[in-house]
Amino acid sequence: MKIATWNVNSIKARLENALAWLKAADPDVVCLQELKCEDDAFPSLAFEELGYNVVTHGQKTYNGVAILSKRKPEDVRRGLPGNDEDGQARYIEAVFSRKSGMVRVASIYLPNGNPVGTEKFAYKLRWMDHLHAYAKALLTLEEPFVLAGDYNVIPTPLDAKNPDAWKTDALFQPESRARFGALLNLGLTDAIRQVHGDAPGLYTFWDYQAGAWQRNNGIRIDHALLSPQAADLLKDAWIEREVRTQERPSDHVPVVVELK
DNA sequence: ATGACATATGAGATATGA
Repeated sequence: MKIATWNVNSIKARLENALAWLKAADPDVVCLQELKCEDDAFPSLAFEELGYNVVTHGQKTYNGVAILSKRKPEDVRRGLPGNDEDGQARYIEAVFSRKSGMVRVASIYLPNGNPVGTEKFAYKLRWMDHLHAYAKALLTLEEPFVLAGDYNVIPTPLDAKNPDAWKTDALFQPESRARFGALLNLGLTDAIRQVHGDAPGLYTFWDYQAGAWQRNNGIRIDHALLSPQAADLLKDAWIEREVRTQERPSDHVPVVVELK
């Protein structure tokens, strides 16, 4: 079972890219972020024609998350549980039943948080605290789950080509990194690091500006975190780097985890 | 370089991203 996460930076602008990648990669579940459209405007039909079910949690202009899946989504939750006052569409979750058992999948678009020292950064940290509390609650169920999405966190210097350039950025602040680390300390597994160890050069985002892609000036900010029961099912995890060579690409590429 | 690109909104310039 292949579960992917991809920040598409507008689903309408990226529709052809997304359809092409789905046909080539054939994932079972796809967590999308930054739809930048309301639910009614999401191009569901195009994905349904490829055999996917579609659930969305969108809003006008900004944010927005979705889950595409070959299996029927069950128990769909929109909005991060316990964070009900959040007016921004950044979380959707669904459960999938398989012969070998269920798996819960969440599509997460964590706040960027820039500039540091503003309410935006405080909002990011609060959002991460809510996510921590919810992950802790989910863990008590002792079920396989995958929290996949754009975390907007560079976990370690190994996850950036030029870590010094991100020193003042919200994505690389000690407070952001500590909260990401706290998720791992709960017992969650970073699927890419589990499979690839401390390998350098594993990036999921390259800025559109200043030839970042051509210079491979990337960062790893899109992550799939697995519960212990999901980690036991982990077969492989990889980054779909070549998607960045598409015409009019997203600035992010998909991350895929394959479970038994 | 409070920039470079890209996108949405809406019809020019601004907000947001990372």
